[in-house]
Amino acid sequence: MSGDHGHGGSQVNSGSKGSDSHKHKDKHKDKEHRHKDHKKDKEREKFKHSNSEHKEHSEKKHRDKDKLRHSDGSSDKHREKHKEKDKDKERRREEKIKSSDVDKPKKEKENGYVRDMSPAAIKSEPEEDNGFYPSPHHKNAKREYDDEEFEFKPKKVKTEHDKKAKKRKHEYEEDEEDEDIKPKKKTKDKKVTEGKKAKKEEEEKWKWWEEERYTDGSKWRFLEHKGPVFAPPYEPLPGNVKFYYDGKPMKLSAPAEEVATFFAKMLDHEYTTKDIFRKNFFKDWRKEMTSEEKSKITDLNKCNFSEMNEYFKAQSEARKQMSKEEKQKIKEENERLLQEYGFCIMDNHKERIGNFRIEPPGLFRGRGDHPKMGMLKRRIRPEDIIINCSKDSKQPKPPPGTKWKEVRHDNKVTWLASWTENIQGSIKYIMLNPSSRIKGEKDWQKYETARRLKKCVDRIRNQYRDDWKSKEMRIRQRAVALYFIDKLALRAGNEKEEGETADTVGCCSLRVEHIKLYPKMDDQEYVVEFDFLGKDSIRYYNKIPVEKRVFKNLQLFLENKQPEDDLFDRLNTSILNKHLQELMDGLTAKVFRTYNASITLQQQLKELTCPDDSIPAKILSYNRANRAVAILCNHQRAPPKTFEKSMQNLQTKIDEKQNQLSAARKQLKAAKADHKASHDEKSKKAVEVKRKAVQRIEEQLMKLQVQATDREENKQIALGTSKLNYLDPRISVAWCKKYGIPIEKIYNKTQREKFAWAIDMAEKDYEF
DNA sequence: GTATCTACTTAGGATTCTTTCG
DNA sequence: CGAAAGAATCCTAAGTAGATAC
Repeated sequence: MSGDHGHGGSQVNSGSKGSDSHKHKDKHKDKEHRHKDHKKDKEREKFKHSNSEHKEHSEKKHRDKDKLRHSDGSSDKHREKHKEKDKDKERRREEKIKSSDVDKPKKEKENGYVRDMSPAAIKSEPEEDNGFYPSPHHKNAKREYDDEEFEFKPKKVKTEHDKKAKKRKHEYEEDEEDEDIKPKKKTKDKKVTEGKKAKKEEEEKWKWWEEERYTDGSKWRFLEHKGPVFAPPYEPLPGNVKFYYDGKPMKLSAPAEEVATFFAKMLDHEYTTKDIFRKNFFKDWRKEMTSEEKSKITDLNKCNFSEMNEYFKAQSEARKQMSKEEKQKIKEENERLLQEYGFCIMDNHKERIGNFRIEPPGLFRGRGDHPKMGMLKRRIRPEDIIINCSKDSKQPKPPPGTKWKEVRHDNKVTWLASWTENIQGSIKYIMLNPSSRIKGEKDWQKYETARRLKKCVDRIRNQYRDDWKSKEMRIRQRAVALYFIDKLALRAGNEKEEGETADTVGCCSLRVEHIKLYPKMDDQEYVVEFDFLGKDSIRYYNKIPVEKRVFKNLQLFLENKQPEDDLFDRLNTSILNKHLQELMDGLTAKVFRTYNASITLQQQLKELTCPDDSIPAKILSYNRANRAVAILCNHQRAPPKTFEKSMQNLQTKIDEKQNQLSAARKQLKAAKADHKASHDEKSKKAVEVKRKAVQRIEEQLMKLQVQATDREENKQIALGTSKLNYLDPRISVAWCKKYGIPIEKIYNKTQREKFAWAIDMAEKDYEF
């Protein structure tokens, strides 16, 4: 064990933050390090849904200056308290678990199982509104899964013997399966001798979506796994690879050397030129040094890692050059690891784990202007890991000579293992793959919630428009914020701890400096210009005309404020979500993003798809619809490094094609002249042939040009995120069915696995 | 009401694998 | 066939949001 000294057990808050006692809402930061460098500057058109115009009325102003600000000099977070707190926490958790009915015998039917309908699970009475969904989720009852109740097919409780009704598949799902199942098979023929009531059950394809869901808030009955895979131990550098300090070679102790290699590996990365990164790295590196090293190495600028850097480059080059057999071997080893650790058994089914490897140690790479970039991410040991599994499972064994931090049996959560990370002190989890039942159900549910929003969005929109006129400042702020969230698909914008993360915002945390108001701009009135860094420090830039009333409200909110003050000083996400919850059961700010994304896709597909188009043309339309959503959601990417070049290549092809074309045209002309002169059949034919050639080349050229446009449009837009997280897959599936597009043209294998439920259940007439 | 903790979704970039091109 | 381009997958950071503590 090389890398990790000293950080003992209770790392809940050990080290790091010194920021503790200015927690109040006041935001006086030095503007200094506030996103100077917006890396992405392209303006983007926005998609708006049409809002019916409301008449303007004269505006009565409300003044509300007394903000919520105050300082409280919070003293309650002293470290001494932590131990007690921890104990307390533990006690509470234990109680919680106990009270859950994990162990209640009643639901375990010795052979297969039936999901429980415990008292807590009994559905509550249907509710007002459209009467469409049954249960308001009672505050104290766990959220139940019954949202989508009425959308579901009749449920059957399947036991796993139930050999699936494969036959019910629709044609192209069949296709899909054919080509899909093979790769799968190979990972499949392991016998699962699950300890439980299991049997071989190589579930051909388990249709969890046809089964009952838990309604008592529990996530599983049985859970067994082998624990995580740890990062390989540090391998010291060979003796001939040296580190130089101040020009002289210096042998480092193993711990110091390991951390040095983290830096050395990143030498080519821009990170290592950043001051904060270097500062943080150096500070943490010194912690790993022996006292001797510490006294010698005092200046990072005198450190020369280039030999180490060369070594690693050579290594990766060598890896590439390995022979087929060697590569094969590595592949097999990985496969073995995957088979052993990559799956778990949850409720009688073998499910793929999403991330069964523990994150290796390294240097923290925050995004944007992250104050902690370069800090050392320490090595995670078994002693840091909490294992979660069911009591009656075979517990995972820690590596020889080690212990888990804890083994618990909490079926109210979905994770298999967790640890506390040392940079932010947050908890990391090992969870299942998106194709798993537990993720899939949740995903499905998400879209059902969004569909419920569709049914009442008009009402909600009317309401917030009304609220723009409220006497109460907080209501107006809430209403304007909600308008932005709805219209612009902004994120909610939770507060963040200052100085702990990059300075980014969402709707509720927008500051005065992030918007500009233009009563008139060109031919438009009441234009708001947004310019801020959102999640992942991606810039959001947009100019958008808003309704007069919104504009007036914004002016009001801005009065007497400094640039660094909150725009919505009377609002936060918790207030907003509480309000939304009252408007619709299960409604939160993020549902608007899902809803607007999905509805936009559906509507764009309707608009853009020409039934007579060829398949590639239809797919182009699909991508355009997808792109509309990505633009709405501001999903950007850095233009690929090779972008310019690949564009050039394409352009070259286009040029060639153009030359071909003019050549062909010339020939056509010549042929025509020839024909005119001779008027014979032969020359007439020649003309036709040439004409055809020209036409064909024109088409090819067109295609290339479309491709170029498409690629250019996609330069800094990422389609994947919306496809994976915001677009109800049933819309895409239905579209494919309707137009006879093979589903693989839209979803790759992984995506098909994730969306198996949608592929199985959506028909061509599916409406979001 | 506010701060903190926890669990889980969403996100872009890095890395690896596969296909295409010369 | 090898390199380059492109697609898929991996990785893990950075959000949201609910629960709980204070």
